[in-house]
Amino acid sequence: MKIATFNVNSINARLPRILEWFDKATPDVAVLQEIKCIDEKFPASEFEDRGYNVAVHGQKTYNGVALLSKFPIDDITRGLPESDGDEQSRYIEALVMPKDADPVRVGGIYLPNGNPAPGPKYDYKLAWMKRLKAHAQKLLELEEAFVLAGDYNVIPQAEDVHDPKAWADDALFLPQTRAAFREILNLGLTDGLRQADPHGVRYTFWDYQRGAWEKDNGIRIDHLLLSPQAADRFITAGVDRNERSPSGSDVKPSDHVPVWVELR
DNA sequence: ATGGTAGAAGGTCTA
Repeated sequence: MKIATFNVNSINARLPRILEWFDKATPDVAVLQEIKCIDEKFPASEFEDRGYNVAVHGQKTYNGVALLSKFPIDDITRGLPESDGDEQSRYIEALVMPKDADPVRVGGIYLPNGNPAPGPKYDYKLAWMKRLKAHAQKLLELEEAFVLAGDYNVIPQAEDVHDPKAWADDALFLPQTRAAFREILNLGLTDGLRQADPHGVRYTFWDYQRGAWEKDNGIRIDHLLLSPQAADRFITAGVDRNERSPSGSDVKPSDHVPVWVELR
């Protein structure tokens, strides 16, 4: 089964080319970030027409996440259970039940950007990461296959950024951010893309500004983290880099591209 | 040091 994550930077501004990608890539499960709309404005029927079950955790103007699955879903959770008071829509989770394989729990993550750092936004980011770690710990105790996929807003290593020096003071690359990410990873999770391509340059985001795409000034911040039971079922992973280029759909691309993993 | 781009909302913030 193919599980994808895609920060779409507004679902409605980009719907034709997002649907084009769905028709081409045909993920079994997809988590979307920055849908930038309330639940009622999410174009659910477009996805239902394509055979997806739809779960949305929307928000006006900012953030907003969704989970789409060709297989039945259950146990839908909106927001991290560990962060009751959080008003920002940044997490959605569901148990995905394929017909011919064991279930996989999928969490869709839109981790706070955290800039400028230091400051209250950075504190919020670190607190959010702490809650995500606690949640991952809880899920690990269940000893089941799960994938935590999304826009982590974390550049894990120097090889994941075109110019590490230029990003040294950025909330996405600060040592404290990377340490918090490692803490989650070191609970025993597997970075899906790194598993497929241990040392490759695999950017997933290019800024709209300064011709970042044309110069390939990218960063790798969209990740799929696999539980041990999911890692056992790992086949391959990839980045749909072509989605960053203009396409026939006449609509501008997101600044992120889809990243996906295939499990048995 | 600044402003460069994009989106939603709406006369500004977030990324």
